[in-house]
Amino acid sequence: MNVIDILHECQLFSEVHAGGFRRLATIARLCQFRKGQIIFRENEPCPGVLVVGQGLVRVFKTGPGGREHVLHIVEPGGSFAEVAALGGFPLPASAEALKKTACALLPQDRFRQALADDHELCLDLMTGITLWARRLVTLVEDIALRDAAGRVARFLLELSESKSAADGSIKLPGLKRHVASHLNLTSETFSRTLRRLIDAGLIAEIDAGRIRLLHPKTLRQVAEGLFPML
Amino acid sequence: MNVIDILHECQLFSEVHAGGFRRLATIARLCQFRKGQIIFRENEPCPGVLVVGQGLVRVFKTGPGGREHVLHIVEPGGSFAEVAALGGFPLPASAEALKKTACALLPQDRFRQALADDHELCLDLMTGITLWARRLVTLVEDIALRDAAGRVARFLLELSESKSAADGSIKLPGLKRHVASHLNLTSETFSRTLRRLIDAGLIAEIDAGRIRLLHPKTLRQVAEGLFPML
DNA sequence: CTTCGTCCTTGATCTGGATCAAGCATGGGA
DNA sequence: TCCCATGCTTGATCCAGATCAAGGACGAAG
Repeated sequence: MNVIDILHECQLFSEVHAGGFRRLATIARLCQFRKGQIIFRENEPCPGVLVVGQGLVRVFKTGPGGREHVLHIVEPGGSFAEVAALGGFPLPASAEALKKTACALLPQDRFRQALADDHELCLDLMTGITLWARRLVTLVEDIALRDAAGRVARFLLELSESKSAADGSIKLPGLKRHVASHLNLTSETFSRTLRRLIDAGLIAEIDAGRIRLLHPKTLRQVAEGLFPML
Repeated sequence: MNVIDILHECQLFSEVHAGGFRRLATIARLCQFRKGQIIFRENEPCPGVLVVGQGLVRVFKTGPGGREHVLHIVEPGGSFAEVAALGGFPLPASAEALKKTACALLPQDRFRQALADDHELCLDLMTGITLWARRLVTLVEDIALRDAAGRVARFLLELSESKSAADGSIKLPGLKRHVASHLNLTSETFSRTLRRLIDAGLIAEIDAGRIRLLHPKTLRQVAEGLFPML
């Protein structure tokens, strides 16, 4: 797998015109990380934009007392550190490879130079960034406004919209523990919440980490906060 | 107060070069809102970028069951709805004027056209957007990783860095209830937390809504989660 | 096959902050 | 001047979810 293939699969660059794309391809470097390797730590200077080609990456913030919160679980086709690269400030979070991972790195200085030279590229990436900001607003909404069942339900529905397999089942990205942290839950509460949804007949766990949504319509109501009254 | 003055005071546009600025000034319209008026509601199409000249605006998300969360309290010089305007999607949140408020509106279509025409303007705004994304990450960190005392302490420290008056005191933006909601607390808990900080001798409330930080160093430790052991 | 190390589940208990419920203070309007 | 509305504080109680504590399932290493 080479950097060209990786960039082709990346949503962030999917709208970039051919000339800009070629330029990005020339500045990209391939980076490999082994399972469990820390890719970078928060507060370090930003190395540039990273695009995942293979593997899985967890982006997380560490808070007082060593507590961690998973901001984003990045699958192939996704990217991370874009915001710090564009803004030119230190990394706001840390990243760890959860599997053997291959990424394309667009080094910060040459990436920003490309943006400064190419107006069209700049416009294309602007929308990519706004989408990312939107995800964050959704995350805040989730954490602040929904209870555990609502957060899990919304997460499952969102996954199924973007990544459902041929049989309609979905696969949780990474460990349950990390999904739980992304939703600001402990793994115990996440486990119990899945059980409640299974007992209510709304979902089924095919096998470890594979879930089928049996009743998406009701699940949508749960996401809107109506679970207690079922 | 006219739109030129408003745009001059705005951080988002502070780095924009003269030519781009003039163009923005020609497309801007002045909008007035009375106290309590809803400026827009979430899911509506985005009218464009709004820049506050006078008054105070509360940007909030409404969740299941009518619960609200304040994403941002915008003072003169600040802007809102930028992200939806740039991305061209429906508004992710609602906005309400908390006082009699004057804003400059840069209508969405002409604003985006200006960006498409002016590369330099595009670059200047890119960094503005990334700063906004950074604030959101901080908000997530706060809500997910800190307890009530930690959130309040960090909020006060942040305010004092950006807006402390001559005598070192700071003024809470808007009602305490809204500040509480921004920190994902009830007003009762916010009130009790301020009391605890006052009793511990870390802050003093000069008069309604004006606070002086007496011991910023210790306050910083509270923000890092060390309050319980005091 | 056995052992060890993860990860997940389930049960019991605890607790921070929400909720419910009074007061109290301020301030604008008749 | 006296209301009454609005916002803040404080106290009492409650509860969702965290924490603590045991297993159980599975895979990798020997």
